[in-house]
Amino acid sequence: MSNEHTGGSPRTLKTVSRAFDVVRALEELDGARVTELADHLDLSKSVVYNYLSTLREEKYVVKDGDTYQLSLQFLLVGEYVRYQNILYRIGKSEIEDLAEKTGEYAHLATEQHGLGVNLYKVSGETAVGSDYQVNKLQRADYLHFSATGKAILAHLPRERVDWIIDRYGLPAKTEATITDRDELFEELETVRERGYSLNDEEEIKGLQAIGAPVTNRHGRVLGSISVSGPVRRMKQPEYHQNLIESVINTANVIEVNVNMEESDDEFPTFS
Amino acid sequence: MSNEHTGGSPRTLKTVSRAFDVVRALEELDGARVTELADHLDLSKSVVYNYLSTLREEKYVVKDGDTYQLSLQFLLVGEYVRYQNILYRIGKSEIEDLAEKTGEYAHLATEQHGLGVNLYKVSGETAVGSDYQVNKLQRADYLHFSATGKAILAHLPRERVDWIIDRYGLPAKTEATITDRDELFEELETVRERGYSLNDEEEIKGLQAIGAPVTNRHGRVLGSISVSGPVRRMKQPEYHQNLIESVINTANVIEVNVNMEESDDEFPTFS
DNA sequence: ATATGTGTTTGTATTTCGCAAACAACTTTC
DNA sequence: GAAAGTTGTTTGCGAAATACAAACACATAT
Repeated sequence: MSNEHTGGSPRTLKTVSRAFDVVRALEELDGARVTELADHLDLSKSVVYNYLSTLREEKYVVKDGDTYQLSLQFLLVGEYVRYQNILYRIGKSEIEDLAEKTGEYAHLATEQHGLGVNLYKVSGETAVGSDYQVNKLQRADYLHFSATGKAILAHLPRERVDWIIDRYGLPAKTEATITDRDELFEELETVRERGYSLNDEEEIKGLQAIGAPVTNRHGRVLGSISVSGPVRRMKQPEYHQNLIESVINTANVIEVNVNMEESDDEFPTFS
Repeated sequence: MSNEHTGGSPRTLKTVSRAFDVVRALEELDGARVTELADHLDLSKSVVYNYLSTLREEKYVVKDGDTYQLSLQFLLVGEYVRYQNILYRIGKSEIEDLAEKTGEYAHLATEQHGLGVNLYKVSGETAVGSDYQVNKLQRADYLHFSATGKAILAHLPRERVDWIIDRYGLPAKTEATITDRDELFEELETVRERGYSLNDEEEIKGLQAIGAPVTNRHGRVLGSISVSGPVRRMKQPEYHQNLIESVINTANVIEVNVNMEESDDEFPTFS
């Protein structure tokens, strides 16, 4: 039975996609056995077995008794990737200083595939929730309801922001989350004008954050930083103003150092 | 021409292996363009292009202009894997306390595929080299010349240690590195008897480390911890003795908490 | 002791991938 | 400023690698 066979271009390698389906399934299931995976993925046991064996040979999967798990190989490669990121290399210590100086949580984030990824986060002395924010497992998250996210969005080309909204929508996390496209663009305009972004309980009730972008010399946004804390404290006028200045200042310091290091380079957009 | 075709069992999926060859190449080359990769991997351009497109679709690769890079997806999955590890979840804060208390570097490590992987590392106040150890990019490394590694090896089944030596050898890093199998087994016997391991400039000249294993209630070693510092300081008798006690104590605390959390479970070996 | 579960192995059919060559879009060079 | 050299991308087709199902060995449960 001849189908439409060999697809268009670029031709996706189904075997590779399926391998990553297995990886995703192992993550969702927190490790699994062959049969369980076969059911979950709607593949035959023998096929799943071959994928697992191959992934194991490549060291991306370990077998613990009859249970297969993702291995720390992902962490090793992941830390390599993070280290490759100049924003991380330069920003890490600055963010630590910022957290120490302000006493609040400080975050360093970037964008990838239209979502925000935290490169680093550190908790200051007076930060609430005792490391909850820092120890929690993070995933890539929407950009429109975080201070780091809005600082990034505000400095991406409009078409890219539209693409991101088309792709992921503007889901609400609290009542304060901006869920309307036009409203978001107005907010981003404000962010650009005043030089910093604000997350006013739009992600978590009771939590406010102040963010600022880091751009390279071509104006491309490399990522952003933020500090966050309880609204009660964050709203005190002098405190608030001080934080804004600290955040913007730190972002500028990072920016200068990044641009001093980046010698050559380009201006395209990631995808 | 009918060859031996379809290989033995388990049948390695060559397409998957090749995908990870591409990942490895992107890591070695710190990102690369299509042609460069094709040359490096001895594949045709079109083939490489398809692998990159697929990996990009899966979000494990990003394209920056004409350059392809590994993405932070590896970090996200990696942090998930680390978080799954009970030794990390329980040990992280204990290791932080240990570093603060001793002022030296503290490490938390485990074994995978016969090599050591650092799950967490933190620098104390008086630690030398100002964060060099902490900020340096880490890879999986041999077990036989580190304090964490020897603590682990000492509590693995002898056959597994033999397998590891057969597979990776005992390469020297300094003049002090143990490179002889019998000598290593004697050393491991000593480690078991006295309850802690010692790395006396076997990895880096001038650096000494003290390690202790963490085992579960079935006696299987889950990983190990260590503190490290300059030999001059580390060799002072009272200081030395204090560190040994601190390390063993911390290892015990972690052990107790891990075993309280681990309810059911197994006793097989990872691979 | 029999039945149902597991992970693993094998034979075979066919889907899918790899190659080479063509194409389009850019740089470089003369 | 056209031509020769780059790139990355697309396509057709033959060859090879993969998916399936069924059998196997082993364990656990009934």
